[in-house]
Amino acid sequence: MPRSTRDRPAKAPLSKDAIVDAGMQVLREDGIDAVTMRRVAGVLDTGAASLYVYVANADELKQVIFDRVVAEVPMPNVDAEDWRDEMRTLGRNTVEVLDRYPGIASIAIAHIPTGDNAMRLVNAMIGLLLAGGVPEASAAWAADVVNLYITAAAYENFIRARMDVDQDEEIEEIAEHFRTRAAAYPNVQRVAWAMFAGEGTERFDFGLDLMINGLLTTPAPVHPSGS
Amino acid sequence: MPRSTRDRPAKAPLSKDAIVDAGMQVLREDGIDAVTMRRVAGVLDTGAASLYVYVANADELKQVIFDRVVAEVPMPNVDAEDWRDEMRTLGRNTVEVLDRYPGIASIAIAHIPTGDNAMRLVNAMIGLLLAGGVPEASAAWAADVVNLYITAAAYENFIRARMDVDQDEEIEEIAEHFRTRAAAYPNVQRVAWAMFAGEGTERFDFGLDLMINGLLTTPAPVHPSGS
DNA sequence: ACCTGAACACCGTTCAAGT
DNA sequence: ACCTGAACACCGTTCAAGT
Repeated sequence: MPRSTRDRPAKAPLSKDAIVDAGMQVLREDGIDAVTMRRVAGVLDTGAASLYVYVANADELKQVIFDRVVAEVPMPNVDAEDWRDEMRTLGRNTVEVLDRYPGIASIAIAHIPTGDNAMRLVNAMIGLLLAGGVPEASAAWAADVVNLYITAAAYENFIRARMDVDQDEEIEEIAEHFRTRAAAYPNVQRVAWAMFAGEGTERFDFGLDLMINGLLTTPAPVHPSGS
Repeated sequence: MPRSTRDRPAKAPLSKDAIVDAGMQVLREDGIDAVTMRRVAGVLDTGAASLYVYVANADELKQVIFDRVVAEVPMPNVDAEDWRDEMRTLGRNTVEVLDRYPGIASIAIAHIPTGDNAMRLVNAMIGLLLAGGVPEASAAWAADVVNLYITAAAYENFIRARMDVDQDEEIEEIAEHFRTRAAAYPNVQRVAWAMFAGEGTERFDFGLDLMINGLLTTPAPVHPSGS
């Protein structure tokens, strides 16, 4: 038998799963922007064209990868004693998982997630709201809004982390802009002490609390087909 | 004199302003994804390399364009009788402006806006909150969260609009997925009647109300340097 | 100093040709 | 049916050469 088949593992057969696995690997290593058809194909020792047998296009691949990531978010307990606390935990857990995969949140921003894992999580979130006595219409819309907030927050974490790496350039420019023009933004200046204070999770929790607490005092949206 | 200098207007000299103008034109016509260095340079009858004299890179150009767009948002009246109503108007106005420039919201998601117009708007928003009696720390964080929400909402509008154009494909797939797997998502099914109901502005207002109302009942974040 | 064309190192996607 | 290399039509950015 020829050496080549023994020296390195035989090229595994292509499959959608294998492609997604390769994509996950690239994502973990170099972030979502590195997940290109060519790069993923490279991991599998083939050319980009070969992937199109299993995946419609680059976009579909990324959406499938996103749903794989969502699978790692622990399901909330719909029968929890304190539904608001459980909502906070769910939000925090989701951001935590998204933070492990650099830039993945951008996928959820670019396409409303419809994968099975994402759907099951939304289903659980709505269940939590309904169990808490939130009206159906409010629950539907609130789930939408909260998910928008969660993904936006996770993406902002990514941006901030990337900025910390590029540091010098951008951060110094912003600081400089602030110093020289502070007089033009008196209110910003007045609250500046709080602006960049606190942990990221603290700020995230505050935003989530705004929504959860708001649910208790915001009337359910009226709707033509609602009674 | 040679004809060529009379037949078509003489090539205007390059300048940062001219480049941004050209970028705005492309943005209006074909959306932010069409705003590439090559395309913008094409409008100005030159090559992409020429732009680098006035602009550091493609990213900077897009951020400047974003700030141009923000200039169109009407400034809120900080002395308004009802600050909550003024907040709602500000939010709605911002989304309205962003909606006029396809995909521009993605820029604000990818980089926290620091342009002069964006800063003046944030300054006004914080002023509105402070005038309403919101504590400094809450105002600082709430402005952050609300802006995150505004840009995310505007970007989702863009996504939805683009989906309506591509229609057939994606929308039918999602509907099919819903039909066949509805049993797996009972809560989603239960509130589905509300999910896609209502105007986009109605949903947006609801989310904004959640935050505004939440501000009245959410304690100001405690902070080490705060008293 | 400003402008340029050509080149480099990438993209996604298609397609004819192979197995 | 599956896989492939080459090609097409794009990107952003750099750089030597011109004015």
